[in-house]
Amino acid sequence: MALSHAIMTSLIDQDLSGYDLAKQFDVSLGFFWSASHQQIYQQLKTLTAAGEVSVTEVSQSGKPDKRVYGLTDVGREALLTWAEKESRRKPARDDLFVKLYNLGNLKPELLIGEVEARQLQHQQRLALYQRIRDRGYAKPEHLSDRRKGMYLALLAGIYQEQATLQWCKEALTLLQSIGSTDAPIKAPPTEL
Amino acid sequence: MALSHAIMTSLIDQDLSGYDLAKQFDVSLGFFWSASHQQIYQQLKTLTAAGEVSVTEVSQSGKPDKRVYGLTDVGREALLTWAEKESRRKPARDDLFVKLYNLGNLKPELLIGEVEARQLQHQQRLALYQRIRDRGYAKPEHLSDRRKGMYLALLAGIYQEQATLQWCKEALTLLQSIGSTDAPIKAPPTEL
DNA sequence: AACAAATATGCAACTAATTGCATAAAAGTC
DNA sequence: GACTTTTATGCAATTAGTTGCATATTTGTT
Repeated sequence: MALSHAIMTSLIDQDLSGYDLAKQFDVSLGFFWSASHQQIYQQLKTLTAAGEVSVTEVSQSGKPDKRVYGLTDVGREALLTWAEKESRRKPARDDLFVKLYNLGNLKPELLIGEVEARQLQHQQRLALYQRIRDRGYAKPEHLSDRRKGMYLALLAGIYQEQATLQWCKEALTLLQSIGSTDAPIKAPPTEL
Repeated sequence: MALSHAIMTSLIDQDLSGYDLAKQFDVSLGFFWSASHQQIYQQLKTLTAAGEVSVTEVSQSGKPDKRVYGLTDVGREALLTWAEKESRRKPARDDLFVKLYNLGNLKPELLIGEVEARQLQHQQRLALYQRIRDRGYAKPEHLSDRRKGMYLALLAGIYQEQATLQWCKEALTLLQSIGSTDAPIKAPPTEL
């Protein structure tokens, strides 16, 4: 399972509680490997049982106690072993495209709305990525190796968002050129 | 569950056996919503129980018998209802990027190899998409609505692949500029 | 004083997806 | 004749992920 490795990756150079891990996921690694807090807590239990992370109970004044996790040597070892294995491309699964295959039976307005919603999401995400880049990755050649890796992930995100936005724009043009006809009818069989 | 809707989408204008569905997924809808044959067979059972698809046993000479599935009116209805609901963006999960976060503790050659492998995959995929486009989607404005939708999905694929390839190129340049140093050392804590 | 939000962790039930088999018949190949 | 590939369908077990809920404290807001 790769979530465990994502968690361990977040613990490489800092100890974190489950709560903090979840928060960090939301603003960094989670862009590339998302996880909910439930998943994280469950995985932390498994990792602890396997001895790949260690726990320390920390009493806090003013806040509930927390359990802070740190990477053990076993964990670091496991992380390296995992990184050396060839990773495979994740199968794509995006239901927007499944819906597009249904365009013949849908009102185009419906898809237009969906694409516009996506467009907004991707604009916001791109802006966020660019903000992060400007703040901490302006001169990639001068970064540490670790941060070079993080920069490359960020750059991939930027390219993806830009490509998607370019597509949204073109998709909207084509979808709008259909528009207006209100009652969609069944088309004859076709193949890709 | 969206797999059921992907299957129903494949059955909109043709009846298919589980086997044929699986094959078709590999060359069309599966680019955007992938599924293994086990998943498809399981889902077909569920869909049949729900009355959304119907089955006909077909005896064949020269080949094993097969069970051909068709969309029922209930199924068509369910498909439309589903399409009208807002779809959400799938959470990203790509372990290549998790590995990049580990760059500080890995030999750069390792990631270089991975990125090169990806690059090849994406080149092949892009070539396939472009072949499909040239063969059947040369003049998008003149297509039926149904095929316009399929074209837009294909176009999204093309844009994604191009963006990824652009990234691979740039990533390799940066990774190669690190190269050579053989024993990676631990870097001080950083944040995104 | 009441209420919402942030901090902090977790269970239970369920759905979805993967992995590893197993079977069986026909067609093609060496 | 033995072997592989293609066609065709499925089970069982496991792992991964989602959804909905439950709990408890503190801090800030109205």
